[in-house]
Amino acid sequence: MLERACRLLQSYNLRNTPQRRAILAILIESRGEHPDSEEIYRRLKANKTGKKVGRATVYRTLELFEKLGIVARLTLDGTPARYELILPERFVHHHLVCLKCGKLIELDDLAAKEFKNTVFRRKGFTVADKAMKIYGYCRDCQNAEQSGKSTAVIDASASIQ
Amino acid sequence: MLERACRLLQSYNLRNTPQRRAILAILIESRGEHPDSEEIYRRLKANKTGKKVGRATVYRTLELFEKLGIVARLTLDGTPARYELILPERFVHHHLVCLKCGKLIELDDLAAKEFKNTVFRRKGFTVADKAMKIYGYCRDCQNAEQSGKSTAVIDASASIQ
DNA sequence: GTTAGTGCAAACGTTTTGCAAGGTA
DNA sequence: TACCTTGCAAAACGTTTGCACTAAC
Repeated sequence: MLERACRLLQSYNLRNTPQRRAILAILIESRGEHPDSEEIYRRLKANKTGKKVGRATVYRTLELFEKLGIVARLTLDGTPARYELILPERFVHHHLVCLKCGKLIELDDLAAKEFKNTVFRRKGFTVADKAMKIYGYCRDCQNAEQSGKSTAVIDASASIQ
Repeated sequence: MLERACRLLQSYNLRNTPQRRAILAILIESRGEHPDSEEIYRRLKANKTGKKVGRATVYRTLELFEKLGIVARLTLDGTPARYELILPERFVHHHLVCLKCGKLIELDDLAAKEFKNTVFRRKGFTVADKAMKIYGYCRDCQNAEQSGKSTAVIDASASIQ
């Protein structure tokens, strides 16, 4: 992973700086957690051994990594963007996003493939490999959601006020 | 639609103000366009016959309508939220979101149903009726996307600089 | 008259940008 | 040496909030 990134940087005359290495290291060690920019920044600061890193650099680096195809940016509603490594061996990253707890669950490609074909057939729309996000409720939150469903209108009135 | 909204407001002791009526009217006349808050605000200002409406009121009204189930809020990446009426007769609103031109295409429920079942079977994840968003490339943008696909890395280097 | 709703402006949190200083190749 | 990259601070952006005023019921 690290070597792959180094090669990519080199091939574009981009510099292999300690900041970029540190951010990549955090992305590697937090695989599956989908940290946001603030979380990455926090971890950089916690890491006393490394150089000082500014918030702007975090954003600029993540943007760069995204362009290089090293990192995927995930956005969910109005919340801060979250980032994850793109693993070369498993290119497709569909996500199930829990509307209650915000958890991201990765969906295997197989289930998606058939659906993508259907969408293409019906609408001429090509589903992007890395960008499919499905909103709903995860197993853990499901009971709560179902009991809340029938009282949705009452919930609305409760939150007004 | 208007009557339905009036009844909803009444039933919660919420007031039927000219601002709320104006915003609802815009949502009705812009069906299928998915305007964002700024676009709604702009149309309100353009409408000289109506009262003056502040930005905050637009946000507060849209939030209220969302809670009442009149309006659905759509968020796409880092772009401003977009809004659409929820039509009672067609409750489900899956969207195909074009990553290139930003167009939203509504996906009929049938194609989605089967996929939802698969997801539930495999992951115990319940896909929310109103919140499924599928990213990809619409028919119109597709040729451009395909020719760009193979040169993705070059594109990245081009936008660096 | 009561209370919900409004406009304004200021605050908010995330992200982007300008710029001079610093570090990599 | 060249110029990419950084940190800082300030700005930008969409959105939310506090408050005194207004208007619906």
